[in-house]
Formats: sequence, C-alpha cells, structure tokens
Amino acid sequence: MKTTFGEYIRLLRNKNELTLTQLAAKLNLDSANLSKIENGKRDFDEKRLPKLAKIFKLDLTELRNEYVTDQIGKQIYETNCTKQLLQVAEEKAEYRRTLKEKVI
Amino acid sequence: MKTTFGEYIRLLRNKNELTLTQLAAKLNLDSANLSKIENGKRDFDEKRLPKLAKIFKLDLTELRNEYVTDQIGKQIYETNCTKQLLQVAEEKAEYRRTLKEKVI
DNA sequence: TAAGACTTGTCATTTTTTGACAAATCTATA
DNA sequence: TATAGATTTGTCAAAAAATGACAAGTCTTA
Repeated sequence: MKTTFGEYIRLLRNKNELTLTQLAAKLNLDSANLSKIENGKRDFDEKRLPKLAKIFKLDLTELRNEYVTDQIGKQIYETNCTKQLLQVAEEKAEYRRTLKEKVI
Repeated sequence: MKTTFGEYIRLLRNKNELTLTQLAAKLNLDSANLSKIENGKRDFDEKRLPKLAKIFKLDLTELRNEYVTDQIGKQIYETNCTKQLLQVAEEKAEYRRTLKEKVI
C-alpha cells in the first residue's frame, strides 16, 4: 500500500532507530515540526530532499519521485479530481510541453 | 487541443467581444493582472470562479473542473511527472481517501 | 499620429508557509 | 507511581509567496 511522504519518513526513521529529535537535528529541523510533517500536518520542504537522501542513503531521484507523487496525490485528493479529470490534466500537461517547445 | 486556463479565459473574452479592461472590471480585477493571467504569468484566483461562471453563463462545476485540471496539469508539467509516476500519484490520492474514512 | 488595447515591470500589501519555543500528553521502566 | 525521554499540539514571529495597484511601455488600427 502506498503511503504519504510523512509516513514514509517515519518508516525510514523507525527502521533506522532514530528519534524525532535525532533525525530532526540531522535535517536542521525542529523535532516538533518534524512530528507535524510525519503526521501530515505540514509539508516536508523540498529543499531538504538531498539531505534526507544522504541520511538514509537513498537515490535522490527516486526520493524525489516519492515526493512528487505525494504532492500531486495530495492535490488530486484535495481537489476531488476523478480519474477522468486526471486524464484531462495529463493532456493539459502535455499541451504545456508543446508550448515550451514553441518558445525555443 | 486542450488549453491553459488563461487561454481559455481569453477565448471566452474574445468570443464575447470584451476588452481586458471590461472583463477585468466585471471580475473586480486590474486589467494588467488579467493580462498576466491570460498569458500564464499569474494564476487565476479560485475565489473568482463563481463570478467568472456568472459572467459567461457557464456551469460552475464544469468551470471548476477546467480550473482543477489546469492546476494539476501545471504541477505535472512543472515536476516533470511521467505517466507512470502519475499512476503512483493517483494511488496515493486513493490512499488518502482511505485515511479520511478511518478518521470518521 | 492619436486613441484604445494590451503588456511589462515594480512595489506595497496580504496571505501562506516556516521556524522556534513552550507546554502538554504519551510510554516505558526503575 | 514517579521519572525521563519521546512525541504531539498550540502559538506566534519571521520568511516567503501570492496578489493588488499603478506607471510606463509596446502594439494595433482608424
């Protein structure tokens, strides 16, 4: 089952037997705020992905994919976007890509 | 071909033969900022969707779908989210829906 | 070239997000 | 049960991002 990014961090943290305080310190982050992140009450700041990857020896690209899919999943959820509408959104993304080409 | 939300507004505006200034006034908006919206340099504020629907006699739900798919499409584009990753994002949205049920 | 339409740049204001800290609750164990 | 460490929650100031407003520019066309 897929998890949220916050749950994913908690999983990594527990597997590595770190406390909130310990991981928060490694991430230059307040432990109270890391708690909120793990519980989905705040977002993880994208700028910290490289640090997170390094701490847990993860591939940064894959980690970023975890992050991106979480962010988009969140937006899909919050906007009640159906599969059908998501298909439209994908087509619009594709359209934006064609726009970009024209600019070049 | 799908368009951005900004282009869609411009289309509506031209079809109804309104100038930027005229439509902006109806939307309680600065014409310069409406120009930026149409050109994709700013976002249309979701709060104005009801007003926009009324002006052009559009179904608000459909208009909101246009808006939502534009927003998600933009995020897909900006994050370079592939179709494969989008599938994952959809699963994560589904997971969030199951979380919500548990809260109840 | 004059007027209206549109675009671009800038900046103050508003809104949202983040960082930080205090205090509360929870959990395990001496 | 008392204590310590771990976690959660609430709050608020600071930082960052979005928005509103206005001036000045370019473009179009009559």
